[in-house]
Amino acid sequence: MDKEIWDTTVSKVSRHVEQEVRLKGWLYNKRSSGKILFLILRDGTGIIQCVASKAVLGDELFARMDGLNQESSLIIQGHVRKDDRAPGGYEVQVTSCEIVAEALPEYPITLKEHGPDFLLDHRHLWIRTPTQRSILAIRSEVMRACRDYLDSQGFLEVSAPILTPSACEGTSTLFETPYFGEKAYLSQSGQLYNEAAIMALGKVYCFGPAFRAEKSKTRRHLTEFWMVEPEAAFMTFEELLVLEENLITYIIDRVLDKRSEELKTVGRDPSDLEGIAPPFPRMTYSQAVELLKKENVEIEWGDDFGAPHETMLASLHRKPLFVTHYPAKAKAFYMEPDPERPETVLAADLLAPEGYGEIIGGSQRISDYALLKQRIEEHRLPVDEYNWYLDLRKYGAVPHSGFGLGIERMVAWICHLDHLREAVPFPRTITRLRP
RNA sequence: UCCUCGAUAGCUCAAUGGCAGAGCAUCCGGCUGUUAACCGGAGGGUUGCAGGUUCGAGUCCUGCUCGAGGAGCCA
Repeated sequence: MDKEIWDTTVSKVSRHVEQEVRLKGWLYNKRSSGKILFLILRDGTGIIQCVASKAVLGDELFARMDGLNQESSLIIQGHVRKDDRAPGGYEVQVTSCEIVAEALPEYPITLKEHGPDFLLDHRHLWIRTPTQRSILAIRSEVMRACRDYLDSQGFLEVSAPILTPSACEGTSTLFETPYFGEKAYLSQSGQLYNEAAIMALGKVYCFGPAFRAEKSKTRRHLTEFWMVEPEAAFMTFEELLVLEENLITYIIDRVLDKRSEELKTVGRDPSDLEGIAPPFPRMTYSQAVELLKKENVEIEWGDDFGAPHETMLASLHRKPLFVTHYPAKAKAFYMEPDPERPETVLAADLLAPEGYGEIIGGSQRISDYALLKQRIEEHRLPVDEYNWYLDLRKYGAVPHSGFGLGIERMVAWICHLDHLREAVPFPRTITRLRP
């Protein structure tokens, strides 16, 4: 009787020890020894060593496999064995092999080192490597965790528009695009639309790309990045911070649970992330300034923090750090003043450890019509474009809060990346629009 | 926009102002347990571009282009 053949994936191969399996994938590397051949196959779920011998396969098929180029696509059938000599502990003794498509020689991404510019020019191929695949798998897990957690807390996902009529904030540079005779801009945030949506749905979040035309040339900036932005009616500032702590903790726990293999592949020791749990340390802006002055860092009350300030403050803790109660002048127009000290606002930035900077910016929002209108005017924003936003304060205003979590910065921190551009499949920076 | 650094083989990098090199990749050959396999051989160059100094420039000088990461900026 014929043996049963299991169609499976590399990630599930350990369930099929001493069984016959069929794997579909690409040739990642190959080591040849004349009459025995080691084929390293990757299939999107992992990589595994396949052993081909001339005695089993015959001269003709063996020679064809021996001549395969890196990245050729294959369907390999074989017998799974546990073997300590194999990387990963399991290998497949090949019984037959279908060559789906032979790759051309001189695949650009070799197993040796490459420079960042070369790799980014070949990003469409670079993502096939184990490290990049793992980062993207972790990114997917982070995004799914955001949705799962917020859904479990009763939030509804609302899609905010990408094409918007004006600069929401008025301060940062936006990408402009023609729009049937007028100008439209790519969204830098869905927050204002979220504030409308919570008055209909209570608790919402939007999840999408955000765009900034700033000429930032640092490892912490992209021109196109992804944010999840929760917003909730009746949520106070204190409740906001608790939500942020819980979301971050949930994401970390999820990645530790589901993607520990990928964490190891990207070189992050999972134990670095264990113990990230509420409560997170907190510090007011004023306390932070005092602390920086004590360390002889040049800063005056009222100045916004730069990257070195953030890095120094965040390096005091293993957990992310809340910095709260910023001066109103240094922050966005819609933030609610602190009733006890109205020159400051009920805003909090969450700074990731290890120099990854601000992963969350959030605040309670102004709910008073007159004050909000005054702030819009003070910031010299076009009031007409904000009439709909002001309407929200006319018809049943409530205290409400929200925040934005930067997905790439979160992924970069979790994966211990040295640049945000590896945290997104196809990064967009000031100097890179392709591939 | 500013500061700093960089550009040499497909890739990663060497080369006191004096013959343009290595490893990997590619091609050919060898090897039955390899681990970024190894061993032998071959091909592969407008040294980013344009000028200048010099007997002689990859190397020194000037300008430009492109890139890097830091500042500024940044929900």
